[in-house]
Amino acid sequence: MHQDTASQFKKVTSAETNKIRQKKTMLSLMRTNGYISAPVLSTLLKTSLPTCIVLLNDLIASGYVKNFGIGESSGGRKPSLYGLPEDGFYVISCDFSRFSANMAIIDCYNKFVTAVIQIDTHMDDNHLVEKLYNAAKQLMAEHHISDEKVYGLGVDMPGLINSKTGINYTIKDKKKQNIGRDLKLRFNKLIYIDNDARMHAHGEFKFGAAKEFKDAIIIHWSWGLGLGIYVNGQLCSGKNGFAGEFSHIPLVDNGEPCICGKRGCLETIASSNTIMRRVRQGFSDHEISSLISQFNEHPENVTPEDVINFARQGDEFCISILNEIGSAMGKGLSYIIQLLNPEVIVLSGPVSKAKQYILSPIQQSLNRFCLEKISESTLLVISDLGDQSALLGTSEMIFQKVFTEMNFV
Amino acid sequence: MHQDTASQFKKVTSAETNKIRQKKTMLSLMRTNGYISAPVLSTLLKTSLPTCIVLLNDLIASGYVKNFGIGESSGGRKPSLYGLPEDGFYVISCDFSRFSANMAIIDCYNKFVTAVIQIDTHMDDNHLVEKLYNAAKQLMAEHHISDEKVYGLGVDMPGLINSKTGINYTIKDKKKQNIGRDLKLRFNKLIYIDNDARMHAHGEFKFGAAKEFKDAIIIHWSWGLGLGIYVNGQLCSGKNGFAGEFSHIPLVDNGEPCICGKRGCLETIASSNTIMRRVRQGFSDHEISSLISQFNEHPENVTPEDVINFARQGDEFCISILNEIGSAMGKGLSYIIQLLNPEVIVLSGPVSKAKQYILSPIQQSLNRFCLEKISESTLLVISDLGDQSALLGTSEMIFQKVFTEMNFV
DNA sequence: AATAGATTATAAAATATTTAACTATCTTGC
DNA sequence: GCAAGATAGTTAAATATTTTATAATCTATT
Repeated sequence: MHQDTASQFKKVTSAETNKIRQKKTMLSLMRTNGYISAPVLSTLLKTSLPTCIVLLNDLIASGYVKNFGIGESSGGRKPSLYGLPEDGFYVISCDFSRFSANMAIIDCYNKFVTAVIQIDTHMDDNHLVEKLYNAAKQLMAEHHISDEKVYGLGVDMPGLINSKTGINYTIKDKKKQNIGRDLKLRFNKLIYIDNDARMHAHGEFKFGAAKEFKDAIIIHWSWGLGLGIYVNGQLCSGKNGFAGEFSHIPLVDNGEPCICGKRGCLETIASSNTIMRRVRQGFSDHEISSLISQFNEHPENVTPEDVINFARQGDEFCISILNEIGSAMGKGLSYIIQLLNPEVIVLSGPVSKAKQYILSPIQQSLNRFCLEKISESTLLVISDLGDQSALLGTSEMIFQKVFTEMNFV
Repeated sequence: MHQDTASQFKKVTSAETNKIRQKKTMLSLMRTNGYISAPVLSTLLKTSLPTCIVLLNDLIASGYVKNFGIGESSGGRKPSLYGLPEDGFYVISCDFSRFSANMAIIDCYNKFVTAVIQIDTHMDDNHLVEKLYNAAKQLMAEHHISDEKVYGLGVDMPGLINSKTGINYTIKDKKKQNIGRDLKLRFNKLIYIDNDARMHAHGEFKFGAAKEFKDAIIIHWSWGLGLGIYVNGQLCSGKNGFAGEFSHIPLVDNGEPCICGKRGCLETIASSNTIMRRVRQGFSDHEISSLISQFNEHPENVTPEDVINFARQGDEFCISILNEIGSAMGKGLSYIIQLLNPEVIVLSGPVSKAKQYILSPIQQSLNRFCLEKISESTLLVISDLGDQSALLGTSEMIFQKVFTEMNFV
């Protein structure tokens, strides 16, 4: 008799669907572009000014949009500016490292509205979902953020993750791999899960050094080598979401053994692990170096950050280590440059803090291994974003999902 | 007084612009999907059936669309099917190799409506434009195709080409590099220029072994190693259109010198050049091989195709050559697989004709150099399209441009 | 063979959008 | 400081689209 149960009460017409689609694009535009005027929206939506204003008034009436006063003139009457209310939309962003997770609540203008709290958990934790849930509740309570204004939860973690299905194949217990489903059940909000390196990259791509570019490569340089690839402005995830496995491309024949089981991976000659291996070697070889003499009593206390700091102070031994891993990274990057011809390569993560001590050996490698015509136009820069790139990247992802999938009143 | 000269006579309203946009999508859908019914168009365009039919009748009246009779029922009244007239839209497609160019006219259903003719020219030819123009005129005259039904010209050629600007940086004479502009001046039609390897790939991606996939890698394996990369269904061209330089990634330290000036490029160990180098070595080493004995009088007559044929007949020497270049290619592909996690890798071009003699060494290399979790889901297949992949890829590109940029009556 | 259910097509009424005319407000140049 | 030109916002008439009702045509079931 009737098409579905819902249609008994209210029929959703196609004109209405179209209006909702347009309203969603409006909200998305306001989130990404900030305050925006009706005439600008009108041209962007390819709709007339009167209809545009009708839609805006609808959105204002239901509380999704606020009038933010008068803007600048471009040679005529000043326009009214519209935007999302600062306290209208929140998401929870959560960034896993190996032995803990960071969490914060972020508003639709990408501002942290809470401090970043640290949660004592890891991706194989039996109580992962419950710990995240409690931490989120605590954050919301402390900052008086009501549940219905939190539209989603974004989580990034290490491992091979399929962001479409929300499954992390690196979690050991198969029953706990479908973390997207488990979080959805507990939080009952939109959920987004992705790989940590990709989310670091996404933060840089949207808000950091790569924000002006469409074809970008972002390296998160730490114990592993995380890679985010952007082609035509889109994140490349690959068939199963495994794209970006830069760490384990084979660079050295019969090289050092790698944690992946193979030998001579880029990770064995260009990561923080390599730095530490060289430091250990330096101690046993009694290298002449202020780092070696200063940590002589406790060699196990040396960190990669120490090596970078001593290099900056002119320590030859430390500089030579950075030279070595920089050259290796440069060779790896030369493959990427010739395959993808990116506009920019951004180096982020702890090792990138070495700045010119790492940039110049990379550049030398690029000159050696790339066709000049291709490499000469590729920018190589150091990240200007802090450690919050992953939280920002993840919140950006979940916000995008929120504004495409949310249901309207 | 008036906004521009044209508006004196006819004002283009925004409602009209919108109609034109919808009509263009209709035509594009008909070209890519074939015959299509009004209700299907209506859902795809997100517009109501009555308006859809009004637009269709408009298009029929101006001759852009034809009613192709009644289609199959899906449980109700049979729909009318609409499509582009077979003789309504043509493009000229032109595929350059090193010492000649192929040309054919192709209709909007990707059918060759003329034979493929060969033009005696090359990319540095002083009379390139004139030769192409005369050949095109000849083809059109012979097959009675009127000029106004030919909507564009697509050309692919070797070299570093920026398809947005239509410039081929590999053409020696700087004045002749802007080939897009020169062809536009002579033909006065829409022009599309791109790199030959990418257009081979595009043919395979749209019509060949990769047509069902979104993330694909297509190798054109010949004297060089052409690469087409597809991410999220989009061709990756890179900043300057130089993406896909697979030939010159450095694989061997201090290896053989390469034509690019560097040493140890993949091209030096995995291309047809490598085959020929090994053959020459085989002659001087007096290898025991039926190929060596058969061509003993004229070693210079051996072609890579001969080596493949003798391998198929069981010649150990030839099989070992293919093994060698297959392993090298496999190592190169392992980089791509780990970086991009593609769904499928298609091997095309002359060397791919070696089928299993080349597939199995590649697969062995992949097992050795890739993380199993990533490589296990990547399909590795041989092209099923003939040598016309480039002509088809180029015509597809120029047709896409035609249907987005054409002006309506 | 008849009927119920499904899909396609058309026409007229209902609704929505655009256009065009007009008002309001601002910048710029004299 | 005023006029001319430009942009923003409002209103009502003109136009376009959608909805709804109805007819046409087909499949599948009894």
